[in-house]
Amino acid sequence: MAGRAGKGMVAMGDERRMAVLRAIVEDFVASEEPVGSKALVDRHELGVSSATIRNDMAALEEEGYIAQPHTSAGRIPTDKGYRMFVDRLASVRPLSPAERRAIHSFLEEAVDLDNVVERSVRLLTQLTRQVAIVQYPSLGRSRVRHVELVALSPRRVLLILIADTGRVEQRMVDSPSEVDEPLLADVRARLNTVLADHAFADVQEAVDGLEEQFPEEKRPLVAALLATLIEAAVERVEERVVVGGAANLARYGKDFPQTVHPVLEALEEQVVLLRLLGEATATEKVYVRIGHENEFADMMTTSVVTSGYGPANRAVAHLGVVGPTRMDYPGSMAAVRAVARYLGRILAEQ
Amino acid sequence: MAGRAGKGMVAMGDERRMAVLRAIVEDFVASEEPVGSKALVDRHELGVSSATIRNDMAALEEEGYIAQPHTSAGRIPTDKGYRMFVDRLASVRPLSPAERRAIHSFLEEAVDLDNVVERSVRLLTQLTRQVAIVQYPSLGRSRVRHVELVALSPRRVLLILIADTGRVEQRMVDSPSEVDEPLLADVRARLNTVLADHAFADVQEAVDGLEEQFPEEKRPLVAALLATLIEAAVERVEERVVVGGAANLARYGKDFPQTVHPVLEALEEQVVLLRLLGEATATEKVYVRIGHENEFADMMTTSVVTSGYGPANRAVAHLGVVGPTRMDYPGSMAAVRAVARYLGRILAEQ
DNA sequence: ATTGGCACTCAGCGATTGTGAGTGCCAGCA
DNA sequence: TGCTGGCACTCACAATCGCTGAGTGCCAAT
Repeated sequence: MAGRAGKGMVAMGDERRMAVLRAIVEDFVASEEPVGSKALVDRHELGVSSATIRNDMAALEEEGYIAQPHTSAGRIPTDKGYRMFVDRLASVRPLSPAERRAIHSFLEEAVDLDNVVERSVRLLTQLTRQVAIVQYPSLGRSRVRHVELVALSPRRVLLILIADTGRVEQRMVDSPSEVDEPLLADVRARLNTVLADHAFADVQEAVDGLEEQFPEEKRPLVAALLATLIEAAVERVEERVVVGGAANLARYGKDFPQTVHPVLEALEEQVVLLRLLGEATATEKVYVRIGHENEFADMMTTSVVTSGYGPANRAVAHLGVVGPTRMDYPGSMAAVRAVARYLGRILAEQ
Repeated sequence: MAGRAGKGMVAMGDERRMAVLRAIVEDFVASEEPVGSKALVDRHELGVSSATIRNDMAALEEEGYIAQPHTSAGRIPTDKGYRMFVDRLASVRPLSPAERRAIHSFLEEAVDLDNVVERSVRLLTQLTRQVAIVQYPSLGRSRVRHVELVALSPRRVLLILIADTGRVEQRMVDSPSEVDEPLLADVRARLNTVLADHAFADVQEAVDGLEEQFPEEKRPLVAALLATLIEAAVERVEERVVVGGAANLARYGKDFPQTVHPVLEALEEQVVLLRLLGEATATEKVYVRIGHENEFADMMTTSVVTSGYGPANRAVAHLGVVGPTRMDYPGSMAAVRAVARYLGRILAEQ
């Protein structure tokens, strides 16, 4: 009640114009049709006539917040209009306690990281009815929990890297010589001593000089192991991303092929996905990129809502949803934030 | 030349009708438009007039191989028509040596199983321009190569299962007591002795009685490990499937939303995917399911081309492509067969 | 600053018509 | 018996037209 400052007092102009913009965004998102002045005064209690609204609309159009598809049609928000809506006008709709509980228990049931990620994607698609993207915890931001070496055959060793975030990477290593089990045990022990709790990024330095600790004739195998280790942990770190809910793109609109095809195509490219998710390093904060704010030409008609996530506010990866610019921002932001938060807690428990 | 048996000799009727059917399928697949009698005689050297073709077409329609979208339109093949085409009329177009080499080298570059599967999907989508599905080697048809137990924390053990097909499964095991490293080593050694080269399906029997070999006070941990092992290897075997090329669905046609949405949705369901890939156990053989032959209502407008794959003719999983019934069957079949074959070879090398 | 009134615009819809691709049938021919 | 040219017929699709109504911008009045 305190916020209702000036009902009919002063400087109303700007305030109401923004209320009109908000109303336009909300109605357009709901109906997917251009909204006219008449419809606005009917559906929202703005306390003025449609003519007044028309004046406001003309002003809003002048400032670039809304546009007309054609002369005798209502207005639709521009990207700039959505931006204003997201930054200033939208109140974040909190999820219901029931929803929160559902999220929590659904994620709790997961048995391993793959499962957690898969379930997160599912949650996001169902909560937002949009395309969801979840990145696996980045190795670059994880720490080494354990290194395992397994001799699979006389000339083959499997290198297994386990991160504190639950990620498990494996690489085959072709051994230059017959595998020597005691040596393997020795290497394993030293690696674990040296690497325990080190960041993946520091693996290279941490193992520096390790090779020289072994007698000359053992070094080829040690070198091969270290090379693969460094490649997996530092040089060619494999980012993994999972996409789900592509079916939701089919609810796009009428102009299908042109709009959806490039988007679907983009969503198959790991690189694109990672850049879409962005570079944000904070958890808790939710980022929104609207239409043309996006760096990819194919994504000009879509908006992206993302957030970092990780244990204890340490963002180790990102997740988000992709949908048409005409989307329910408050709802999507709430869902993304909630899933990111619970996902972080799950990781913290690991 | 030898095959051209009866140019104007005897029993031509049926033979030419089938040639007409083949021509209709080929033209329709190429143009996506109903094909008329005139167009047929122009584009194919059938040696007869369009009127004759019309008679043949009437007969083919009578027999249910082709249909007319509406009276004054050309004909399109029915599912039955495609079936005949696939079974009798199509010559399998072999891939070019260049294509074969490309497949081989692209798969060779893969570093681990994940990578191999991912690359296979990519190959299939690019070769066929359709949606590709590749199943990971099924654990139920794999053998145990190695079991690893890693103590990650005082009360947590990571169980790692490595299959001869390259699959690696991991499960967390919460230990009922402080983890005892020598015990772990003992369990690991016995498990590997007992399980080596056993089929996953036989794991349960193979470890039968193992628990009793340990002193009473050690048994809780052993029991927990065995329970998780059995669950992962036998009871809740996780099938994994990767889908790619969904963007290709966007090239479907004009009647988008109705057709594509359900298909996209179906492709997000693991269960559906696995049933689509089918139960075939032979490698080498390529299966085709056309339109209504499919068991899912949502898939009535699509065809599925699948094959088993695996090392040395032992099918350990399936792969395939999904596309509109109007698809290039010879090409798709050739691609599926080729990728399955090379994939099998790669697995054999593992 | 707001409002009612009014003239104006124009996308979308339905009805109408013309065109052409394609068909089925038939009588004549090899 | 099988093939062919000819012909009348059908009907989807495209183009054209007029109408309607939602929505606008502007203005004079309050």
